[in-house]
Amino acid sequence: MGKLLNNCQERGLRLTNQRELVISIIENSNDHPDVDELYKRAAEKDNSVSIATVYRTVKLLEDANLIEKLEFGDGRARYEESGKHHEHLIDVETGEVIEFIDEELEELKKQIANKLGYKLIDHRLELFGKKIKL
Amino acid sequence: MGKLLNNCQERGLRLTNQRELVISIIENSNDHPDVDELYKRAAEKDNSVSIATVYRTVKLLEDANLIEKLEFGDGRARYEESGKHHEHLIDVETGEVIEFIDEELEELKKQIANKLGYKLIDHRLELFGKKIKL
DNA sequence: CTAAATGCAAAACCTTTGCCTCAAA
DNA sequence: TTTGAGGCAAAGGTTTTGCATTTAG
Repeated sequence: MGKLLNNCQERGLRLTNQRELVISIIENSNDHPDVDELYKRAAEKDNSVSIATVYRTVKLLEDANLIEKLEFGDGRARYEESGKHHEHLIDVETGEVIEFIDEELEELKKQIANKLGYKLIDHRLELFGKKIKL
Repeated sequence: MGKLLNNCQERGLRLTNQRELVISIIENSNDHPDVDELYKRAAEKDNSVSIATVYRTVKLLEDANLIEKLEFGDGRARYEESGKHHEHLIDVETGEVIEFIDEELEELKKQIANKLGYKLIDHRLELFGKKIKL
């Protein structure tokens, strides 16, 4: 069973068909679907799912810190599982999202927060770039 | 005259009272007002300004790369003058926004983009932290 | 059974836009 | 005078919510 579903059980949340479905879609998505996209993918498998439930489910998971809200500047919230521990570079020409992880960057962010007298709780970073032609 | 106003003239845009007012508010704000806040501050000085004009003005300035849109995750766009060249750390307990600049970080972001085969065009970074009690 | 979750549609937000009027150049 | 800009209100898009109904536990 996936981590998300597991955690929902532990928290005493009801495992409804709709929740299981939405959660499994999030767990099995490698891209960064917005709510409407999650809804479409869910509705394909079970057309009784409503978009309100998708919104309620992502809010639930977000409040539980199980998923993270991403904002790529297009006015729609996107989601991905927490703890994936990677950052995003967005190709400004194609919209493609490249994931990366850089330990030096992770360390530097903590250091900066500390230097300012803060403990780093969370962060959000997006790079926007243009592909270098070879 | 401020840089923003100056640049509008150069671009042949009309310097209406409303534009001048909105621009002066942006130039003289040290925080990160959202559109509604800009509108309120403008309306205080001239109650004929409409929120549509504020939206049109920020879009104008944003398209001209004179101001930058910030998203702190609350669903409202915030703006600040471009070229201020600083990042934001948000105090998760008070909502206070601390600005900082770290050259090592700036350099690292460029390096990371390059390593991935991209030229860094833009970026967005927010740190969220809790104040360390002494 | 009972409280929690869902579906539906309405409402709430933020933002954009059409249209007519006004004013900068 | 001419064309860009503004005001107003309606429309658009995303997200939230009230309420009656269903369902997991």
